[in-house]
Parts: sequence; C-alpha cells; structure tokens
Amino acid sequence: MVRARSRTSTKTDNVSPSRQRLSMTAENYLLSIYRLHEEDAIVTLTQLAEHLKMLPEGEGLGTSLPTVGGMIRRLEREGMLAVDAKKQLSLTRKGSRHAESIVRRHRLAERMVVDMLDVELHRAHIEAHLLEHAISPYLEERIMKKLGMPTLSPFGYPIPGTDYVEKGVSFRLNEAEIGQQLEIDKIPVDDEVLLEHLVRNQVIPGNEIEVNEINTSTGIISFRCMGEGVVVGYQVGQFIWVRSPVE
Amino acid sequence: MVRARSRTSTKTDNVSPSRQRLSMTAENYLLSIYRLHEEDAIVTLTQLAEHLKMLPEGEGLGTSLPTVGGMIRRLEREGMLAVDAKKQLSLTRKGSRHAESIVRRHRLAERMVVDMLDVELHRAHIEAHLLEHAISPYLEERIMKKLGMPTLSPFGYPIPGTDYVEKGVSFRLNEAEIGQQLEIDKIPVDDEVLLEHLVRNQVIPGNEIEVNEINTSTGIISFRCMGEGVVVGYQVGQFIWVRSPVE
DNA sequence: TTATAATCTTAGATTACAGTAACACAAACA
DNA sequence: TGTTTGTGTTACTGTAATCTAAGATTATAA
Repeated sequence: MVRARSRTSTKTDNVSPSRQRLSMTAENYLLSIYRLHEEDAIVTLTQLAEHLKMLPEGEGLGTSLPTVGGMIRRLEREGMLAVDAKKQLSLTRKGSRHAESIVRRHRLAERMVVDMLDVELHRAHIEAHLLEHAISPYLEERIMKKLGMPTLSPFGYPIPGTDYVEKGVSFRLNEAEIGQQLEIDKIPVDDEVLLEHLVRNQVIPGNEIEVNEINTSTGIISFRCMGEGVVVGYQVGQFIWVRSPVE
Repeated sequence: MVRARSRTSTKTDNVSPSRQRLSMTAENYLLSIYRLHEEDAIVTLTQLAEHLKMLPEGEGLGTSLPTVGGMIRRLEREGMLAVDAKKQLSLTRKGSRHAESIVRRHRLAERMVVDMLDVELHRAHIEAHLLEHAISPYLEERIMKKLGMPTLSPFGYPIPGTDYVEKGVSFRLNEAEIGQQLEIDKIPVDDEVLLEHLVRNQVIPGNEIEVNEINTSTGIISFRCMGEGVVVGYQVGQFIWVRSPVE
C-alpha cells in the first residue's frame, strides 16, 4: 500500500510535485487538521492526537504523541503544513488542496452511501471513512455527477470545492434561547452512539426544533423535534449547529 | 498504510482467529492466488510475482521475488496458504474464505461502479481494485441488496458466494471452430488497453459473435460482433471464454 | 520564584513492506 | 556430463508507521 496503498507505499517519490499520492495515514492526518480548523480550534500536537483517536477504524491506533510528532515532521518535510513558534500547526496551500480533496471525497462518500446504497445515516460516517481513500479523481467526478453535484454532506457539512452558500447564520444549540424555533444545521459525526441517538430522534439537518430548556446546572438541553421530546447534554449542544429557519 | 491502511496496520493481532483483518497487500496476494487457481494455473512464486505485476495501481510494485517470498511466508505463518514439496502454493480453507471475500468485494464493486455510477466498463476493474479493500461486511450486504443479488461481474466472472450456475460449457475462443455462432462468456480484465479495445467493439459477456478465422500462422483470430468485424491475437483468444448460445 | 502540570522531543524497538545483490539448487539441453 | 537457464533463498538495506519510556521545555499557579 496501501498505500493502499498499505495504502500503498508513498515512498518519497517526490518527482512529480503535483499529483502526489499520500498514504492513507497522511490523508487521515490532513482530514483531522482540516476539520479542526473548520471548527476554529487551535491545532497542536496534543489536540491532533486527541482528534485522531475519534476517527473510526482507527480504534485508538496511531495516536501516541511521538507517532503524531513523527507524521507531522513528515508532512512538514513534504510541504503540507507549517509549525509556528508556538507549535501551532497550519496547512500550507499545498496541504489545503490535499485536505480539501480528502474531505470532499469523505463527504461525497457519505452522500453516496446514504442516497444510493441505503446505508443507515448513523453508519455513513464510518463507511465513508473507509471509502474516502479509495476514490480516484475519475470516480469522484462520476459520483459527483450521479448525485447531482451535492453541496452538503448528510450531516450538514459543506463539501469543499462546491458552491455551497450558508442558509443564514448558524450558531451552537447551547447558545440558543428558550422557546426559539430553530432549524438543525449540522450535527456531530464522531461519536457513533450519539449519532445514532440523534438520528433515531430525527435530529438531522433541515428538521425543525423548538427549544424547551437549556440548563447549565443540570447540564441538560431539551427540545421538541418532529413532535417528540429530545434531551441532550449541554456539552453535546456545543456541537449541534442551528439557525433560524427561513420562512 | 494506504494504508491503508495501510491499509491500516495488521500488526499480528492474532487474538481473534475469526474476523481477522488483512492488510491491503495481503488481500491483493490472496486475490491473485485465487484468480490464478480459477484459471487452473500452477501457482508458484514466480507465477505469482508475474501476476501481481498486472494488478492496477500496483504499477509493478511489490513484485520482486524476495518481496513475494516474504509475503508468502507471512501468509503461511497466518495459516492462509500452504507450500508443498514442489513449491506450489495452495490456499487453506481459511485462506480460501478470505480470498473469496476479497474477490466477492472486487466483483461486486465492479458491478456497482458500472450499474450505479456510470463508470465506463474498461475502467471498472481499476476502480474496483481500489474500492474492494474499503468495503466492510455491512456495506457489502447493502450493495448486494441494492444491486439485486448479482451473480456475475460485468466481465462475466462469477461472484463467489452467490448461486451462479454456468449457462452451458464454456471454452477458450482460440479453440473454437470457423463459422461457429458463439456467445461471449468472460473477457480478460488485466490489460486496460485490450479491455478498452474489446469494450469498444462490444465484445462483452452476453453478446454473440461469429468466428471467421483462427490462424495460428498469422496469429490472428477474427470474428463478427454486433455487425462489426473484430480482430485479436491468437494469444488473446486464450483468455476470451465463449459458449454455444442457448436458443 | 519555584513547584507543578502540560506539552513536546529523544531514544530505542517492532512490524510490514519494499528493494538489490549474490548465492544455491534443480531442470533442461546439447 | 557439464553448462546454461530458471527458480527460490539469504543477507542486507530502507521507509513508514506504530509503540513505550524517559527526558526536556514551557506554562500555570501557588
């Protein structure tokens, strides 16, 4: 690989600087960094190591600090990212291009398995994480066309490279006010159990909710969604994005 | 690790003997051995090394004799295959199970990309070779259902584990007789240029041909297919399987 | 300001997978 | 009967990706 190879071997083939093949592992690192940037997090070694632990199929592998440090050094050497004086990581132009590519393939794969293969929504992220590395540019274009140029993943995240425009300003559910009528914008994908809970209660992008209670003391957020009452923890509310519905 | 595990690391996790994850590389080896067995070839190190060279995306990687020898030793240690006194390789029951799994995923992926994603037939094998390693048991079942339990790949090869029954006795095109009316049974997938040639001339499973000439001296086989004349080399004829059409 | 905690690096090891070079053995032929 | 040719093995090397254990550095806080 790898690599596929394993992936398939990358083996510093730094001959053609453009269409550079990355190892599956490297792709996962870029994916994580991209997603951390997306949520405005400061990306450091430890942050990244934590985030990588959540990746499905990783099952906690490849997340010790020296391992992550080693990979960062490799990616730095390949010109994918830069480390500043404060040890914060940022993607270079080149790194961003690769990261966008892998995120695009991931979210496109999520759409594909849900829309075309009847995969249950709460499994889509896991299956897409396996598939994303196996999608060639040619296949990506085929899927894109077949799905009618989608701009959002089934979980509400924009597909990089498409012309998605936000439908209003979104904010975190825990910052909502009681009684507000809101539309779900994005839901978190990394915790499968939580995801299943949300999906089962139809807390999915596009659906409307009415906020009943946001209680920092009890640590509970409760709301109505599609006629049913739903309760989640306050922490979880930070990762559910909502917006005022356009009427 | 592709790569990929790569794949992702297998790392002799020989704890659970049942659901053992194989590296992408190991899966490719089993795939090759299975396919060689399928065409009744004697499988030796050199044979296998040659066959692996033809795998797409491999681009000739991982095919030196010591490399192949090393992998064979690993697979032997894991109880996937046995080497007899004449150095011939054969799959154990366990190895067969794994090989069938990967071949099934490969051929199912070929069907999927052709039937659902409008991938051109001559690219199906290449795309499937990338995808096969990324298909979980769950996804396999989804695809299988969505495609209506297919029993054959788009190139005419049976999908292991399905209830395919041959539609008559097939034989190699070079063993046909002049004037015979035949139906294409299977076409070779490994040479992309040849495959494109065949597909362009509609020499695909199910279509009928009429044999015009089989000439060992000129090394040419010519026939009519869908109204057009087609010529292939005698060697190529060995890998095109045909049968008498059921009328 | 010094002690503690958080963060990162170094050192040393392992496994899988890839390669060359060189040698051993067996079969084939002339 | 040798010599050539084909086939496989040994020995050594290298890279990617993983780990643990221990050390160094930088912040935070008492």
